[in-house]
Amino acid sequence: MPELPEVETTKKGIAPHVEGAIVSAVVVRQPKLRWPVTPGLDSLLIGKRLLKVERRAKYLLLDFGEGWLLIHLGMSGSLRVLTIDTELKKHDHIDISFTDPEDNRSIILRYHDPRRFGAVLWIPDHWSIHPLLAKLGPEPLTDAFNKEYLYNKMRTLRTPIKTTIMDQSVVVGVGNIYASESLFSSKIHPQQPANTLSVEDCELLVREIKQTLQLAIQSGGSTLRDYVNSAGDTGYFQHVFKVYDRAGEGCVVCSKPIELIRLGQRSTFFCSNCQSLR
DNA sequence: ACTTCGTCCTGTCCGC
DNA sequence: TGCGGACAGGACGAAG
Repeated sequence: MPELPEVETTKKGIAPHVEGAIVSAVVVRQPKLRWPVTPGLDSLLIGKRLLKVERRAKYLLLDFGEGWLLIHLGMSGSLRVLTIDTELKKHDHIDISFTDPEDNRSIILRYHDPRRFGAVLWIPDHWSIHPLLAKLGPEPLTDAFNKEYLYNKMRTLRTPIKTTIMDQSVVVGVGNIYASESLFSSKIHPQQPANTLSVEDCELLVREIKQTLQLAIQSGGSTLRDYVNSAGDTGYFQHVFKVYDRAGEGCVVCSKPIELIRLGQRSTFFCSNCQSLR
């Protein structure tokens, strides 16, 4: 999916267009996503004003005052802002039409998701107590994600560090791409057991996760196949991957071929010279 | 309590 | 050119 940088890029792209606008129509063409799209979404949303677009982990949360619309992009989802009539493409599952009361302009927020691993759900209570969001770890770009937190959290975990930082109850937003990239920058082997990392290791890893995610956000995220931002453009961070999707190619630091292993059924890229197991 | 694994989908790519 | 299988950004929930 879209990992944190792609979701954040989407949030920044849609917010100026939809905040303050009022829902005028909702069309659900394909309700079968990861969970069924909340039935009666049209009557729930029409007439309501969207106050704010928020992000928690990889979830987008559209604040309608009397509830939130939760949107998850799954593996292949994207949201686009359309200001002119645009031909429907395959897998364009949901349209939410808005009218801006200030200038009377209308736009469409269009949800597209070929693999349908995403979710669009109405949450009547505050999202923080929703089962999907209640157990999430800290946001990586806040001070709550720091070396002391990570060290204490991981001291009992024997899972490989790469699997661990992808665990959304440890820290949110880090997916398969940014896990490999952050570990390379930290010179930590992806199979290193989480509970064997020192406080110094944790300090370095925290810094590199923050740095990697920030750089990716500045690059508009990464596009492997499906991801596009709210204007339909691809990201750019894939052009500066140091290890992800580079199996067999030379390490940017030492030229040794990048290795590919599977951890928790996910492809994992690293340099066995720069990232030695301890 | 922790950790691993199967699963939900469609599309693409690779080897035969 | 066609076909089967593996794999792709996630993460829940069952099984071990």
